[in-house]
Amino acid sequence: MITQEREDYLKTIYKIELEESPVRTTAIAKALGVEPASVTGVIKRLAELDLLEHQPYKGVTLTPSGRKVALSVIRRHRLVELYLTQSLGYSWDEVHDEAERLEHAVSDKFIERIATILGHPASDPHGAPIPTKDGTIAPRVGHPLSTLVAGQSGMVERVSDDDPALLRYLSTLGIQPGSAVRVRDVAPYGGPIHVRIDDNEHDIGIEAASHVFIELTA
Amino acid sequence: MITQEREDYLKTIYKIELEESPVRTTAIAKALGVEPASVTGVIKRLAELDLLEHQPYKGVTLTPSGRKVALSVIRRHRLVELYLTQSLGYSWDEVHDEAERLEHAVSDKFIERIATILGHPASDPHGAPIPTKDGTIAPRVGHPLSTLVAGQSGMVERVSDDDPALLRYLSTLGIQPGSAVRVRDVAPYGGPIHVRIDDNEHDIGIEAASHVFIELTA
DNA sequence: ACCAGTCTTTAGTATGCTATAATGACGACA
DNA sequence: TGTCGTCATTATAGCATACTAAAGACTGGT
Repeated sequence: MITQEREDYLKTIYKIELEESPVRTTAIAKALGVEPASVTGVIKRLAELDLLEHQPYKGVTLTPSGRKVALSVIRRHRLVELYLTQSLGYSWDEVHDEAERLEHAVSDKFIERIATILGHPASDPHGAPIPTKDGTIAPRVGHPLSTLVAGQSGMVERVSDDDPALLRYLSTLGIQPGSAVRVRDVAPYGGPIHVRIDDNEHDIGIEAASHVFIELTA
Repeated sequence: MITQEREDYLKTIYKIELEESPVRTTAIAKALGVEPASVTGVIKRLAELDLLEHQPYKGVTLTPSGRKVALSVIRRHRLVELYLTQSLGYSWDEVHDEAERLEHAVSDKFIERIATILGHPASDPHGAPIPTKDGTIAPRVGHPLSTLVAGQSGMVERVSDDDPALLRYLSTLGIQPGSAVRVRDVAPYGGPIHVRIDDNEHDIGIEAASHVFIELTA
C-alpha cells in the first residue's frame, strides 16, 4: 500500500508544506525530479488513500495520517544519517544518499535500536530535528544566512543536507551546527556575505549562504 | 536495470543451482512465493540481459555476470545479518527478514565498512559462508543432520536461516554453528534422531534435522 | 473584464512485476 | 508408442510509476 515512491512523495510534500501550503504540483515535481503530469497521478492515488487532500488546480495538504507517514520517514532518514556518521565513520556529505535508500528499508526495530544506541538524539548531523516516535518534531527557528544583515549574530542551527559538494565546502569554512556566526558585512547586489565563523572570517556567496540557517541570538 | 526483484530472482536461482541445475521454473516460483507464469516473464528479461541462460521447458543457469550479481546480493545479506547480531544486538532469528530488505538498499561503501568493522568474517550468524568482494565463496561441506546414521559425528556447519521459529527452537537445543554433534540413534520410519549436542542429549525430528548441516569428522 | 502566459490535468504510451486462464511441451509408464 | 499428468509457456489483465503531448483552469496585468 505505501510504496517507497509514496513515502518519498509524502516526505517531500511535508518539507515543502513548511514553506508554502497548499503544496503545488510543480513544486513536488521539481523536488522529486519528475514531470508534473506524473505527480498528478500519484497524488490522486494518495488522496484516495486519505494521506493528503487534493484541491484540483490548487495543490495538496497532508492529512494527519499522511503527516504521520512523512514524519516516520524523516525520523528514519535522520536517525540513519546520524548513525552512519557516529558508528560507521561516514562524513556528513556522504550520509544523505545512503539514508535516502535505507529510510525505506529499515524496520521499526532497527530504528528504535539505533535511536537507543545514539541516546535518542534531537538532531541529525546537519542540525535537522529528528521527529520522535510518536510524531512530534521541534520547530525550526533558523533564518537563512543569506537574509541576515550586517551586525546580526547567532549560531548555526542547521544546513541543507542534500548537496555533498556544498557540505564539503561548508566544512572547509568550519561551518557546522553550533558554530558561532556574526555577519560583518553584506555586499550589495547579491554580493558575498562577510562573516565571522567561530574564530575565522570568510566571504560566502548568497547561494551557499541560503543553505545555512542561523538561530539569532540578539 | 537491476531491480530489487531481479536481485531476488538471481539470488534465489543461485541457491537452487547449488542443489540442481538447470533450475526449473517451478522451483523458482515456489522459493519466491509467486506463480510460475510470473517467473517465466522475469527470466526471459534476465536472459535478454545476459544474466542467465534459458532453455525453454528445461530451466535456467546463471551466466558469470548473473552469478556475480547473485553473490554480491548474498554477500550483502550475510554481512548485514552478522552486523545486526554483532553490533545491534539482534538475535539470530530476527536478522533474516531485516537483511532481506537491507540487502537491496545498502551501498558498497556501507558493506565494505561493516566488513572491516566485523574483521572480514568468513560466515554469517547461521554459519553460511560470506562471498568475498571479488565473488569467491567457500564450498559447502555439510550434510543434513537428517541424513546421518547412528555413530556419525561432526560439527554444526550451518543451519537454515529463513524460519525464525525453527531458529528459536534450535537455540533451545544449544545448536549453533560450531556445536559438536554425535548421532546416537535414529528411529525408523521418519522417527526422531537422538543426538548429543556438546554436552546434552536431545531427540530431534526429521524436519528440523533437515535444516541442520553437519561437517563430518570421522 | 478579458487575454496571455503559466500551471495543472487528462489522454495515451511504456516498463516492471504480478495474477489467472488456457495452451503447449515433456516424460513416464502402460 | 500413445496417452496422461505435470510442468512451462503464452495470452490477457491489473497496478504502480514514469513519460510526452494536448487540452483545460487559473491569474496577473492592462
